[in-house]
Amino acid sequence: MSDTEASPEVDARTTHDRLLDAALESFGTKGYDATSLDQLANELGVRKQTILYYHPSKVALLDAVIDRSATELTDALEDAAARSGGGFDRIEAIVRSVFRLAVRRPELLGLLREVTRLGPPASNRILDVFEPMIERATGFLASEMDAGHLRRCDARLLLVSVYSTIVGVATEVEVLRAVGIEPSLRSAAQRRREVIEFLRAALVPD
Amino acid sequence: MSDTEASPEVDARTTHDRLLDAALESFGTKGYDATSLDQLANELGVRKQTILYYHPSKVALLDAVIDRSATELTDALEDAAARSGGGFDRIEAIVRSVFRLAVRRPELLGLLREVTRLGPPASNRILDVFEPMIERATGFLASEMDAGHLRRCDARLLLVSVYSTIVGVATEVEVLRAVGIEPSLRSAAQRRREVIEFLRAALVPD
DNA sequence: ACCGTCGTCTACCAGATGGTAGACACAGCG
DNA sequence: CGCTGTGTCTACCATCTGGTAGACGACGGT
Repeated sequence: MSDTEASPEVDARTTHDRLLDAALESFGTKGYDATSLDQLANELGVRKQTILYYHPSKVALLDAVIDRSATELTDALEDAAARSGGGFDRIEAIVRSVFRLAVRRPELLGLLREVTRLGPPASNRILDVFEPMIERATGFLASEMDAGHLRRCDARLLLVSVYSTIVGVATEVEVLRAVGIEPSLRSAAQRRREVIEFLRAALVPD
Repeated sequence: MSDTEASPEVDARTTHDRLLDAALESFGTKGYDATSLDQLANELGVRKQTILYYHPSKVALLDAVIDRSATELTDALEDAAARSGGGFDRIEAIVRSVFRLAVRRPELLGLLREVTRLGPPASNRILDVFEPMIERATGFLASEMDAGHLRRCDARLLLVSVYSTIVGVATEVEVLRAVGIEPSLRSAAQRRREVIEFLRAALVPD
């Protein structure tokens, strides 16, 4: 706990953190299968065995990356939710925070996609962290419907719809290219605005 | 063209078609990287070299699968659009046909996802086939907005939003599991209904 | 009867992949 | 000084990967 005790740990964590960052980057953009330990090691200027020293296998590394990213994601979303008001205002705050992530940490959302694609056991791992937040989100939606702030419908399905819409518009680069939109900061801001209006129209009654 | 000329072609096409089906299935569900030619060959009861006889490389096989699937997808959607009326009715028809695909040919939508994930050159290949349809879709949306049948907004971004929502709700099995929905025919029908209402609220003015 | 083509096969191969075993340097500590 | 633990390395390895070379049988046309 003292400084002299901590300093070797700091050195260790520096390398280890670089590894986790690089792994997140690669898993989140190229995908798990398309990432090899050798290539990851090269990027770090290190041998593959150094990776396997910290994490005994490739899936163990993936698990570690998932755990780290899951808490970062939930923290960002919980934070946005906490700062926001009620009703549609909170949904707008969530959308904004997802777009901020899409611009600043695209690998995080990429990893989320990749993990849902891989299915169990990876998806179960991220689900464990997300579940409480999902629970609270559906609760929030349901109570806002009761209060008449949101159009009434199945809260769980609404959550999936909103998730798909936001994450899709924020991250699906190739689909954007398909309709002739080159990703940029300006286009991201416009997409954010449009998706918020889209959701407002879909969700707010009257 | 005669029967005697056609029958050997029929034999040939039977094997070749089985290959394309198996490749589509595997690329669309497990992903391109996670699919190996050996394993594909085993499923077919055939040696890897037979695959490479029909398609000289793995990417060539992917290209062939993409081409075949792209036309099947566009055919299904164009057909749904052609049978439908105007305004939101057409959008509803599209949603229904996507859900029908999600139930009956989930690999097709899975491949679509996989291809947009892989990026160019694969995504360009599918884009070539989709582009005219995308062009007509944005034109349709724009003209329906002009006619006052749809809420006014950026047509291209609207298309991306709708695409993300539909395909997400129709295919993201793990996300559905996350909110406690086990995929089934009945749940698919409910999801379809809810997503249609969601889109109707978002798109139809007044 | 012969030839060419088509589909499939066996036999290989070079390279990459995830992973094991073990040596070496270096630090803190008794 | 020597012991011990930590981080990194070299050296290997079995397996799998996409891909090449070439043989073999079946079959239709001439």
